[in-house]
Amino acid sequence: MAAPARPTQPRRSDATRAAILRAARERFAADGYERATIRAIAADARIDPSMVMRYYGSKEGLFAAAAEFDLRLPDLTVVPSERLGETLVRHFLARWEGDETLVALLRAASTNPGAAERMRGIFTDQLASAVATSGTGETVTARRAGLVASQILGLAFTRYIVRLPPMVDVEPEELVSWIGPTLQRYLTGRPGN
Amino acid sequence: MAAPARPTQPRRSDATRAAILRAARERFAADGYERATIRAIAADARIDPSMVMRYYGSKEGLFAAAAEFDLRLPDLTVVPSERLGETLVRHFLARWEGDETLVALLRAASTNPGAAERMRGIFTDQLASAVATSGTGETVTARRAGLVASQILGLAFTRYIVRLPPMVDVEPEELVSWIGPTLQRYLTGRPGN
DNA sequence: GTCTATAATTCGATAGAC
DNA sequence: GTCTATCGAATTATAGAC
Repeated sequence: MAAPARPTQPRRSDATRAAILRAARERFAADGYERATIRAIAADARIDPSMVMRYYGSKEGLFAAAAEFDLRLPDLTVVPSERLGETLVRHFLARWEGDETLVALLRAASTNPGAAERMRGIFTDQLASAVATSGTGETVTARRAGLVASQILGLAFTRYIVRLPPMVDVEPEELVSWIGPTLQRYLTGRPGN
Repeated sequence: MAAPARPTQPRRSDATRAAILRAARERFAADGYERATIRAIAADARIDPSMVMRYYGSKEGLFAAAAEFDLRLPDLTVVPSERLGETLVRHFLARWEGDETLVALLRAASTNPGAAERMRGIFTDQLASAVATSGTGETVTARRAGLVASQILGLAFTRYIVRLPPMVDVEPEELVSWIGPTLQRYLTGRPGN
């Protein structure tokens, strides 16, 4: 009907939407889902709180948009099989320190059912499919991915959420040398030693 | 002054206090600190909300009382050194499944600074002192304890909070056989393989 | 597109009767 | 010791002016 001639022209509101998402990620990461208020997010983004509602419908809708996340796992089939563990730890550390979205999701997942569901999706779909190796059953693959998730999320929880001093102070490469072999065993080893 | 002759006589209010604490642990474990309301806790305990305030002063005070926790770590000096890992995993699993206080603390620690501080205290004081072995420096001991905490808390987070299916469905002894060796290496091994 | 004003809840906390 | 009543503050969400 009244479609504009240039559908790809950036709308003026895009900048506002982006500012809202950036502020939302910060607040959700710092305070969790319940304590992060739309008012505070709007104040950070220098806009009116009602704009948040207009653009994202509800607080849940805002969180869903702000917590969109891709682990960006590398193609593990081209990684030497004996270096899978250290590759994953290094990748996750970089991914975690460079994007606060994952911290926001982690904090919110503790109390918000929707965030927990999204967390399950990410670590079930993205991680499980990335570590799937031909020749092993689904149950075994899922279990290996679950164990990897437990150590990765435990690392993030102690380092970024609870901030246990020894886990905060340690150098990233030191973490790689300790946790890399753990993931390696979860991915390619057997239970027992 | 007017001290009663039998100071050890149980007061009638003790039963009420205990009921409040039990309900509080359930709610904090299920909903986290912010979503658990004093009104809901009082309803579960079949008492008036104002009683909670009277007995515990504030919501923070109630949480502090409800989240009192002891890991009850066994004496690790009598455990054969090569079985430290599996012993710890088995102990933590039993401790976690048998007492929802730890789940309440874990959920609350994600968003409540006081709960996070308590979590740090538990895993710094109780765990670090339990794994302290003579002859190694403080920094190394603290790092080993931190790594153990990261895997234990990651196990709890994925199994009891996020409820990742492969971590929920797996048998406890299967977890012991996978995670036990991890803790063993964190406690007595070296970085690298 | 942006903002003011406010509706409708809900919460923690307090005062005080019995 | 227990309960009723309520305060004051904060929240999400909506209606509508400009």
